[in-house]
Amino acid sequence: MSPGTTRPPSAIETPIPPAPVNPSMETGAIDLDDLDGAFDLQATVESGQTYLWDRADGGMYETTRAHGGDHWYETVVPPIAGVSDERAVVRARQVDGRLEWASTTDAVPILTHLLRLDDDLDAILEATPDLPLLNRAFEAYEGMRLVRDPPFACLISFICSAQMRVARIHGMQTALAREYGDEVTVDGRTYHAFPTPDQLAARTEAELRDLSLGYRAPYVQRTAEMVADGEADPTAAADLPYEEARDYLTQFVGVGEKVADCVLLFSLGFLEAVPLDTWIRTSIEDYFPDCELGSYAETSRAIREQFGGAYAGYAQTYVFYALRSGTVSSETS
DNA sequence: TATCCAAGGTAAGTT
DNA sequence: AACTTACCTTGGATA
Repeated sequence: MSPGTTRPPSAIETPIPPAPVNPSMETGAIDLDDLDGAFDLQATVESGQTYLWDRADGGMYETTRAHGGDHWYETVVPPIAGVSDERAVVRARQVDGRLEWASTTDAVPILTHLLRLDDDLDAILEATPDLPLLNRAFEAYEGMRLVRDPPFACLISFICSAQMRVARIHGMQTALAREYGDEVTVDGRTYHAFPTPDQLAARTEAELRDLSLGYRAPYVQRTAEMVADGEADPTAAADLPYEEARDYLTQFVGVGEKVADCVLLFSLGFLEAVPLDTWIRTSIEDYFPDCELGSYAETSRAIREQFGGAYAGYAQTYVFYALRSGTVSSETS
């Protein structure tokens, strides 16, 4: 790997147990009728919230109005406290009202966690304000849920997201996993886990630039180093009140308020977080001009209130996806 | 074929 | 504290 650059053991990451000697997939299915509210796997995974899944046919993000497809998606999942105690390869597809899966372990708790199948989406819709923009966005992608990405991978993903298209953000995460993540071979197929903080911290800025990360390269390296050294821990933000948690995350290099909100919403379960990206800022101009209050914090508070408070992040994500894919117009007309 | 432009922003420097 | 500006790279649009 990289002689002379071994690092002290991370104070944060627990060692990942070795994979079973002869791993093989077990299979199962989740009856989606049992969920509270609808579910759409393709919309959930291809809506620009997560960049950690791959579509088996390689056609990720090809269509702008991607929803309702029956493609196989796959990802390598790190151990999740209280959910799964070893690394797992998980494949899933949605067909005939069922979520079929194949995995190196029981995938039900993992999929439930990652795809927020435990959310009561009907109740969330009920709690969302009755506004034309929100109604159209929720109708266009019925069943889209937020995700719970693994925190470190989510943090790196959204550092990479600055001034990037979704397909390229995904490509960057794929490249990081391919080049620096552990190989996991299951049933003759090789998958790549997302790199650990140690693995990324050991790279140089130049190496990361060679992966086309551009000016994000030093951000990724230095943030990985901060996590690996125990200087800060993204999961620690989960215990703080929302705005303090956002401030906490901005101490990472390359993380401003917008990226911090993305990590809070798409990984740490702060469903009230509303990342103020270019699309949402456009919708604020067109629909909620009174919410434009100058500072990020003030504008955020105002739009969060318009979007219904506790579940405002759900509304944000539907609006983001709908605007980006051209399903609804940003103009009021 | 060459040039231009914008993509889920952030950090650093000025006023 | 609010306001500029530079920053890597690349796919797609325009000339």
